Amino acid sequence: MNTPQLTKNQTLVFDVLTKAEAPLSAYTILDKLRDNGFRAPLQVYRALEKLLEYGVVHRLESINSFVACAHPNEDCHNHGLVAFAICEGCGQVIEFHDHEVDHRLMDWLKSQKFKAEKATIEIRGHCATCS
Amino acid sequence: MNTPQLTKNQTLVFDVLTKAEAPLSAYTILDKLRDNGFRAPLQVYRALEKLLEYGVVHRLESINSFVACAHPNEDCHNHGLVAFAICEGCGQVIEFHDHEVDHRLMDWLKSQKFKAEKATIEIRGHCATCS
DNA sequence: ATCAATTGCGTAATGCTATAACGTGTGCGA
DNA sequence: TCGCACACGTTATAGCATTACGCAATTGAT
Ligand SMILES: [Zn+2]
Ligand SMILES: [Zn+2]
Ligand SMILES: [Zn+2]
Ligand SMILES: [Zn+2]
Repeated sequence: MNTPQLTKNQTLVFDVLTKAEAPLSAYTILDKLRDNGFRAPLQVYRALEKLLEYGVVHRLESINSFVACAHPNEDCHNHGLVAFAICEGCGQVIEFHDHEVDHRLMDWLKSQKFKAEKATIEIRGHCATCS
Repeated sequence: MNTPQLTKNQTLVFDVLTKAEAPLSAYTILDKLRDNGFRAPLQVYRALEKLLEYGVVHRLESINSFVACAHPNEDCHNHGLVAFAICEGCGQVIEFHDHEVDHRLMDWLKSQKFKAEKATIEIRGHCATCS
């Protein structure tokens, strides 16, 4: 997905996520943007919807939060899975790709004639610092 | 995790999930158990908490739903990851394990000195029938 | 048998996450 | 100019999960 010029709201949300040290929930983003005129959840969710579509933001399903893509310039997202290691101590997220895992999963799905459209790989635990 | 004798509520919730053809949300389970005396979400969530602990039920994070374990007698859960292919057409879920994927992911995490505690692998798409 | 600790249960209230529905304004091509 | 697509603002509502409080049953010493 090519990334067009972001709108005002999309830019605000994206900037908040980019500056954050950990994933943020939609409502946390809302709070951080109240001074910028945000008043309702939908303003955040609409911006997030586009940012997710453009691939510059990821949603972490297991913690209902959002994070800026750590590899915005790589093309891995176009043909590979993305995995996340989420530290429950400090909240930090490591985003990574592994083609071996990809292929292995995809092969298995293919053997079941299952057509994959969206994948979630999230590992929760503790990072080196927080162990 | 060894599975002790289930309590009345746990049994009711487990039976509902076992009979279901697709994952169920907590509130759907609640509705199905109103005739059995269930009145509040907490009755469901408390039962689910235990069932998850015993490993006889899995939570699907990407769809906020719960499903009975498809391989309750295998010991894969003790040392391996579980993955789910979720059909967005019929709702059916295929639960599977792949040690190759396991090891690959675990090796990567180890290289980052990340201590994994819980993993989520969920692929959404369409099953053979619904494609 | 008694007491204390644990566990499960019932109910009400609350909080967090996400979407539906409706209307406005703006830009742009037919 | 008209029609359409799109972003935006606001209110209300839907859906998911937990906190808090109290009671009852169970267990396991003493
Ligand atoms: Zn990314
Ligand atoms: Zn950490
Ligand atoms: Zn299982
Ligand atoms: Zn299907």
